[in-house]
Amino acid sequence: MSNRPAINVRSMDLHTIKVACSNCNLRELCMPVGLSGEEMERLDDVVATRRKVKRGEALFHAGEKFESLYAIRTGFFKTCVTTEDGRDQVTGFQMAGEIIGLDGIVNDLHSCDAVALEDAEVCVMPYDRIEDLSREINGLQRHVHRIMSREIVRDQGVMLLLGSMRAEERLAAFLLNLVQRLHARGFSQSELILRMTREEIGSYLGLKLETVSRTFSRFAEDGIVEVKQRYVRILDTDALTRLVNAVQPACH
Amino acid sequence: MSNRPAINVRSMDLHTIKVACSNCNLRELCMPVGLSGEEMERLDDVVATRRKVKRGEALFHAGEKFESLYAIRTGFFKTCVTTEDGRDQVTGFQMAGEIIGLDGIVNDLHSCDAVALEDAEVCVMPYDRIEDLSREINGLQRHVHRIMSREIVRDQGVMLLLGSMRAEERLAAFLLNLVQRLHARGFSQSELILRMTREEIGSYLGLKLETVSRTFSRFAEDGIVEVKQRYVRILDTDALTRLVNAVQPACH
DNA sequence: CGATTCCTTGAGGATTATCAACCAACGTGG
DNA sequence: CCACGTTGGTTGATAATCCTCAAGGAATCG
Repeated sequence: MSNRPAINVRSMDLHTIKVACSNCNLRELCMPVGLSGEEMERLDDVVATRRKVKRGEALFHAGEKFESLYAIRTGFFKTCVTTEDGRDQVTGFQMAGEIIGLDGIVNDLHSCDAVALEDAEVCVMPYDRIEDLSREINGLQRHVHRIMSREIVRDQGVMLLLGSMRAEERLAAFLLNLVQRLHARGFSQSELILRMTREEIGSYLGLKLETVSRTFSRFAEDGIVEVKQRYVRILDTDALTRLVNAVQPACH
Repeated sequence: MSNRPAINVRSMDLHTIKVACSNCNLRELCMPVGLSGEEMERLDDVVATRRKVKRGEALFHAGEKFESLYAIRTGFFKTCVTTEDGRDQVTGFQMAGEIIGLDGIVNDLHSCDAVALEDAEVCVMPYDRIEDLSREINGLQRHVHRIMSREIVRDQGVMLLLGSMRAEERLAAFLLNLVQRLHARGFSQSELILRMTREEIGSYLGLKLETVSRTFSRFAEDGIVEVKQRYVRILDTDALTRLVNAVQPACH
């Protein structure tokens, strides 16, 4: 690995082929969006290492020094802030192609935990190198800004959810958001396996786990979904949409 | 104004002196943080125009094309997302030195309204120019990233508040946050004039205005604050801190 | 296969929302 | 300058939603 030829590496090293952004099937969702072939190869050099995270383990903890952003290759994460008295608030769920760690930039410290909800693998992107490269590649700069802005807009949506929606509306919004993101990754629009517990869903939605469970049951009674533990099949997307639409930001 | 000499402008034009970041008393809080004198002058060229916004008017609306970030010079803003059925969720309150408009970057459209709660003036920073300049000035690049990251961390805090705090805790957190930010701007640590209505506070905190009002009254009964309409005097900061501390993110 | 974790459901209680009335402050125009 | 309309704030009574406590059962993991 250490003394491989400097050019045309990718065609000579099968392992490296797998690692490169240019060959990653997530490239349309992930960091390299909008980059040319040559630019993507430069990004490949930045995304040097990978890291596996076992289910239940943390990719990083609040308070740890911030050094890298992470692109999720496989697996599923939650981010959460833990309070001094032990409550903990899930601030988001992340899946393949999404970027975590942006919270660390302000203070050079992570401000939340990122925990794998299933065995996962992430691409490690040292932040210094991302900074350097995004000064040279306009498309990367734009994309980094967009990713951060997207996170801000997503957070606005969560505030709306937490601030002004009732339990049913929250769960409907949550389910629709999940399937929509899964669908963008080639999964079903109507079936999904929840990677998180009722308690984690509840924490994210500002509800207790019992309320989440009851709301699932009510949806099932009403024929809106079929629920068997972690398995969820959406039978009536429109019904969920109706619940949510009323409170969704007006599209101008 | 149009045919002034190209060099040494600032020393020749009193109006321009007032406009420059380099002479702004907010420069330690605002966009130019950490820039050298020369770098700041280059930023001055970007921050070309100002805009006054009257109380009640919007700096921008959700759905409008995104073109600039705005630095608040004077005045006080709220940002809010309006839902299709007319509910609206206040997502934040912004004061002098803070930057608004970051939500617009993802889709080149603003995703929320920014409304002045008192007569205000902002510095208009065309986003294209900020992008260009931050490729050349490392300190500016870092700072832009930090501002966005700070917003993300702030949002995490709001989620924690909305997701797991009770009315008293929410209002305590809100008050402490406000005075702390005002104090950083040279105002009192214990006295403040609220720029927003009970309804706007309630929207931000996920409470109804009556609940906000009642909670203020309870704080007043308990001798924690003195409240007379928009005027608030904090009598017992520790009591507020105790209410909030338990649920604040653990500092590692 | 046993132990643990996770999920469901019920009963009762707490917090916050809703509805309503009244009061205070502010600003405008006569 | 005062009257009046409007907006904003307070407080009470009642209702709805969600939480808490509790117990039983299902699924999962080592």
